Amino acid sequence: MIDHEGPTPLYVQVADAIAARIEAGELLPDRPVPSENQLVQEYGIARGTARKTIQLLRERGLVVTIVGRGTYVVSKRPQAGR
Amino acid sequence: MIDHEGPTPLYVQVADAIAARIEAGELLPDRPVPSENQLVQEYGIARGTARKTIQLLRERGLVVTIVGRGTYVVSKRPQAGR
DNA sequence: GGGCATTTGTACGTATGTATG
DNA sequence: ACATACATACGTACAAATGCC
Repeated sequence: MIDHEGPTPLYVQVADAIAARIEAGELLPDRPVPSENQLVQEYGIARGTARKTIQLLRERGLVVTIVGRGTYVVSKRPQAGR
Repeated sequence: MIDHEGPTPLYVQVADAIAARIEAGELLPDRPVPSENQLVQEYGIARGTARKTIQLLRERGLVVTIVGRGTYVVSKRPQAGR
């Protein structure tokens, strides 16, 4: 699933994997995505890489992060356009 | 100039300092900003912190980065809208 | 109020890869 | 071949926010 050798950065691969899980409905709106530590364990990556994964998903507008709580799939509500 | 104790993250402080230098015309459009290694030496920070500084400036639209070359103050030109 | 676990944020250091000149 | 500079990835430690007991 994750290729530690290929040219695609790990954090991109993992972000794509998470995005696919959201797309597939496995991870639902307003529900948490795996925590950084869970990503570390599930995908065998370092925490810094897990953080970049989450950051990328945030930049893609797929998740939102709340300090001390976790990162959640964005709500499906109107959300005022943007 | 840089407060290693206060509540403001180092990378934000350094980014603000660089932004001020751009604002003041000390760093000019299409000219390079200090490299990561230079930031490390000039401000006494770690490389990772220097990277986050540059990243923040990039997100603020103040600089652009070219791999293998360096990071430059954005041009003042029309830049075709976007 | 305190204590604890969980989670994200910051900051450090190191190594290797890739692009440019 | 070499030097410079950014990109990725690893690891570690501590701080801050949250939630629960």
